[in-house]
Amino acid sequence: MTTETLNIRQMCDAFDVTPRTLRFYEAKELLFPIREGQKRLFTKRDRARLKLILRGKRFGFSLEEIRQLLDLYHMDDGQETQLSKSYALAEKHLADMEAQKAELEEAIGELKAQMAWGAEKLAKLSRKKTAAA
Amino acid sequence: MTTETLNIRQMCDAFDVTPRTLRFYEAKELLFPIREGQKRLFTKRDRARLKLILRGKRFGFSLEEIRQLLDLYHMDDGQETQLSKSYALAEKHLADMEAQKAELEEAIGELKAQMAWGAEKLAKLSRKKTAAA
DNA sequence: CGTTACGTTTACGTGCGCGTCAACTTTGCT
DNA sequence: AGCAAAGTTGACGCGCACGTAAACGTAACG
Repeated sequence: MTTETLNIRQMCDAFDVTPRTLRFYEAKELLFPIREGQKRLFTKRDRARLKLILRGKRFGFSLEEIRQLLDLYHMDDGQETQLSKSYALAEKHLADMEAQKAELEEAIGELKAQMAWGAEKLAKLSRKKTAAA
Repeated sequence: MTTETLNIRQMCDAFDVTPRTLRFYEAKELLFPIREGQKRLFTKRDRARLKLILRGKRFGFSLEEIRQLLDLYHMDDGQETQLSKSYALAEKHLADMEAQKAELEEAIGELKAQMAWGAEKLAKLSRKKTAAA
C-alpha cells in the first residue's frame, strides 16, 4: 500500500509548502483533510486538489477562483445547476488560459530576440577587449 | 505627428490603468516620465515599458523582478557587467516562461478533458429530464 | 516521570499592489 | 477676477496570501 494518507509534514515535503499554507487552504475550503484525533490526514483527493491549486496559482488565479474551479474536478455527483455553473466558469478559465498561452508565446519570442541582441553586444565588447589586449 | 508624449489620463486610457498605478510604478522606478512643470509626460519608451510591465504581471512576475528585466530591454549602451547580469537574469526568466508554457499546455489539456466529461454528464441529465417529461 | 517531537488553535504581523481620501498647484475658460 | 478641470504630493487603508510567535495537546522514548 502506497501510504493511503499523508500527515501534514509528509504533505509539505511532497509539495514544498508550509503547514501554515495547508491549514490556510483548509480554512478557505480548498482542502478537506480528514481528522485522526485532531491531526490532519491528507487523502489522495487532497493531493490532487493541491496540485491543481498550485498550478492555478502559477497561472495567476486567486484562491477563490481556484476554489470554484475545483468544484468541476470534484463534482459530488449532485446538482445539475452547480455542474453547469462550474462548466461555464471553466470555459472562461480555458479561454483565459489560451489567451495567456498566446501572450506567453509572443513574450518568449520577443525575449529571445532581445537576448540575441544582447548576446551580440556582449560578443562585440568581448572582441574589443581582446583587440585591446 | 502622432502625439509624441501622453499625459497621465491618455496613458491611463491607453492601457486601462489608474493614475495611482502609474505613479506607483514611477516610484518603484519602473517608469520614468519626463516632467513639464510638475506634470508627467509619458514617452514612447514609457509606453513600451508599461506594456512589458503588464505582460510580466500576467505571467506572475513581481514588479521588482520586472524592473530588473526591463534593464535588458532598455540598456543605456553602458556597462558590460550590467548587461551580462541582465542577460543571465533573462535566461532564468526564459526558462521559467517555457516551463510555464509546458505546464499551461498540460493544464489546458486536462481542463478540456474535464470539460468533456462534464459536458457528457450534462447531456445525460438533459436526456433524463426529456424522458421524464 | 520528564522531555522531546510533532501537531494544534488563536491571533497579530507582513509584503505586495495598489485604492482612497485630503490638501494643494496649475491651467484654461468665461 | 472667479472657478472648474486636471494634475500633484503625502499619508493612511485594504485585500490577499500567507509568516510568525504564543500557548496548548498528546504520543513516544529513555
